[in-house]
Amino acid sequence: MATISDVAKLSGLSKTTVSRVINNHPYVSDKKRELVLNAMKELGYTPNPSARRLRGQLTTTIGVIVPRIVNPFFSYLVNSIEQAAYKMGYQVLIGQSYEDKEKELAFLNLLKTKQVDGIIMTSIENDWDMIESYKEYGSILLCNDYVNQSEVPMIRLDQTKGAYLGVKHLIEKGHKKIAYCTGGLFDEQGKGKDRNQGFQKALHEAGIKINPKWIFVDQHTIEDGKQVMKQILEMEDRPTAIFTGSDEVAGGIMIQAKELGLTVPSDLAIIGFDDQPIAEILDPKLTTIRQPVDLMGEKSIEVMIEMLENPKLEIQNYELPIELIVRQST
Amino acid sequence: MATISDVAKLSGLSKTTVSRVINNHPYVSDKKRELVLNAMKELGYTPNPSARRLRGQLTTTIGVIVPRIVNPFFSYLVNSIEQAAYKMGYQVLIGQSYEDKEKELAFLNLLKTKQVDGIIMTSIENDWDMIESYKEYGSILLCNDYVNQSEVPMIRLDQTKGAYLGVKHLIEKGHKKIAYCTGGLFDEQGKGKDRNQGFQKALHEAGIKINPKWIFVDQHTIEDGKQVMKQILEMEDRPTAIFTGSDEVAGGIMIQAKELGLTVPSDLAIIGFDDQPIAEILDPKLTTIRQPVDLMGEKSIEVMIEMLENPKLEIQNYELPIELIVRQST
DNA sequence: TTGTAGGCGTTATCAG
DNA sequence: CTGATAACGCCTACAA
Repeated sequence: MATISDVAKLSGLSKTTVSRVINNHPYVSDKKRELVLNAMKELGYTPNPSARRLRGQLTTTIGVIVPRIVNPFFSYLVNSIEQAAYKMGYQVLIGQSYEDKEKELAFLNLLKTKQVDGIIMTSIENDWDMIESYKEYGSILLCNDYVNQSEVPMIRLDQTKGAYLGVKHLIEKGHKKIAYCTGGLFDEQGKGKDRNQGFQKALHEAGIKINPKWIFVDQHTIEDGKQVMKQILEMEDRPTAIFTGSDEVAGGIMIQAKELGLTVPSDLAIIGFDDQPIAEILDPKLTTIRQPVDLMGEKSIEVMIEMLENPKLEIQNYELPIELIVRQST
Repeated sequence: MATISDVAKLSGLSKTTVSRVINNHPYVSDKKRELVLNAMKELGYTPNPSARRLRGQLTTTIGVIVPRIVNPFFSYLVNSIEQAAYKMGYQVLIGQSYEDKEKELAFLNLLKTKQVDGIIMTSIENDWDMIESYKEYGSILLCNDYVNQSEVPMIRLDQTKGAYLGVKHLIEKGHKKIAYCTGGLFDEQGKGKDRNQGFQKALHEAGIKINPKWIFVDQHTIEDGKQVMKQILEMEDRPTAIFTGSDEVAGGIMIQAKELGLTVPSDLAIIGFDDQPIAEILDPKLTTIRQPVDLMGEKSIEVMIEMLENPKLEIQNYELPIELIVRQST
C-alpha cells in the first residue's frame, strides 16, 4: 500500500505538503498541488484511517446499535442510515445488542478506542447513567428509542399519538371491546409506555373501560401472535378488535384467526404497527401505523454529522410524523 | 483513555512487559503479570485497535458486503454472520453494494488500509479479476455467490439442485405448463445460471419443452411479482404453475392472482425460493426452497477465521444442503 | 526475565 | 508558501 511518504517522494515534495493537499489546507501553490494530485493518482494512494485515528482524527465511521437486524423495522432503519452515511462519506459499523446489556456496552466501547466517531442507538438496554458515561468518548444519538432525562439528541416519533390514532380508529369503527398487545410491559414506566398511554387515552375519551384480560405484554414474533389468538379464542368474553405493537404479531394473530375459522375484520379487527412489507402481503391487508423509517435514518445521520463537526452543538430533539394507514383488516 | 504507558507507569514496569502480558507472551514472572493485570483493571485499560492496526496487527474486524440489507435473505445471513463473529470476538462491518460496482470497490478498499482483516462477499458485482487483485491486501471469502475460476474459499449452495427439486415437484403434481421467474437472466452464463440449469434439467427429463413466453427475467420484488401475474393473465395460453427465484416475487404473484380472482394452487401453483418468513404468512402458505442461512453464516466465519490465523490454508469450497419445503401453494 | 529504542502513517507545530 | 520534526499507542528486535 502506498503511503504519504511514497507520494511525497514521487512528487518531489515533503510529506507536509502532501498532507496539506489531502486535507484541503490553504497555502499550497497550484503547481505543487497538481504535482501531488498526480502522484496520488499514479500510486492509487488512500490515506490510512488507522494512522489518522491514532492521530486523534475523525474515523468517518459511525456505529449503529440495533436489537436485531432481522427485524424488518430495524433492517430498513439500518438501510436508510447506511445510505445516508455513505453519501456523506461515512462508514457504518453495525452491532446487534440482542437486548443484552453486555453486548450493548461492548459496542459502546468502540467509542473509547476511537473506532467510531459516534454511535446511533436505536434501542437502550443499560441504565441511562451507564450509557451517558460514554458521552465523554464520542457522540451518542438516540433514534427511535429515547429517555427523558437525556442530554443527547433524539430522533423520535410520537408513539403515544400512533397508538392513539390506531385505537381511536377502532373505536370509530364501532368497537368497544378492544384488546391490546405490546412488545413491552403495561407499566407507567418502561418499554412501550408511550403507546400504552395512547391506548388508554383513546379508550378514556370514549368512556370505555380497560379489560385487563385483554392486555398482552412482551409479544414480539409471528409465533407470539398465534399464541395470543389461541388465548383469545378460549375466552368467554372475547374482544372484537385488537391493537398490536408490531405488524409481525398482528400477522400471527391474523393467520391463526383464519386457521381457527374466524373472519378478519368482521369477527376480529386487527391493527398493526410499523407498516412493514408484510402489512400488504397479509390477506386481508393490514391496517397499521406507519413509522417514517427513511426519514429517521436520514435525520439521524444529518444530526450526527453536525454534532461531530461542531461538538458544541446545542442538543435538540426531533419528532417525526407518524400516521395511520387504513387497509382491510379493520 | 488509558494507554499502555499509563499501565506501565502505574505498575512500575516497562511498556514491553505490559505488552507481553496483554498478548500472552511467555517470559513474564507471575508476580509482575499480576501487577500489570491489576493496573489494567484499575485504569479500565483497553488496547487501542488503531495503534494495533498501524503496527500491522489484526483488526478483529470482518467486513461483509451484501447487495441490500432489507432483503430478508441477506438480513438473516448478516445476522448469523454477526452472531458467529461476536462469539469469536470479531466485529462486523457491513456494506451495502446496491449492486453497484463502485460501492463494492469502495468497500474492498477497507482491506488495503487494514480496516478489516477480511471480507465476506455475499454477492459479486465487479469482474473477478478486479476483485481478486484485492486478495493481496487481506482475505476474501465468497458466501452465497460464487465464481468458477476462483482461488478463494466459497460457501455455497447447490442452486441447480434447488431449482431442479422445485420444478420436479411441480411436474410430479401433474403440471406441464410451467413458467419460470428469475432474479437474473436466462443465459448460459451470468446471474442465476445454475437455477436456470436446474429448471431446464427437470423439464428436459420430463420431456417438456420450454415456452419462452413463460420466462420472466430480472424480477426481484413483490411489485415485480404482481406485474408478472398481470402479464400471465393476458396470455391466451397460460401456464398452470410458476417457479420463482424468490419468495417475495412469489408473494407478489400470489397476491395479484387472488386479486384477479384466481385460486392458488388450483388455477396457478406457485413455488418460491429462500423460505423467508413471508412464506408462512402468505395464504395459502408458500411451497419454497429453503436455504440454510444460519449454517452459511457460521461456516463463513469459521472458515474466514481459519484463513486469518493460517494464511497458508488450503483453499476449500463448501457446499451446504438445500431442500424443498412443501406447503399449500402447489 | 526485563527494558530500550525505533517505526507503523498521519497531521500539527514551528521554523524557515 | 514549504519543510523538518514530534507525537498518537502499540509491538518487537535487540540488548542487558
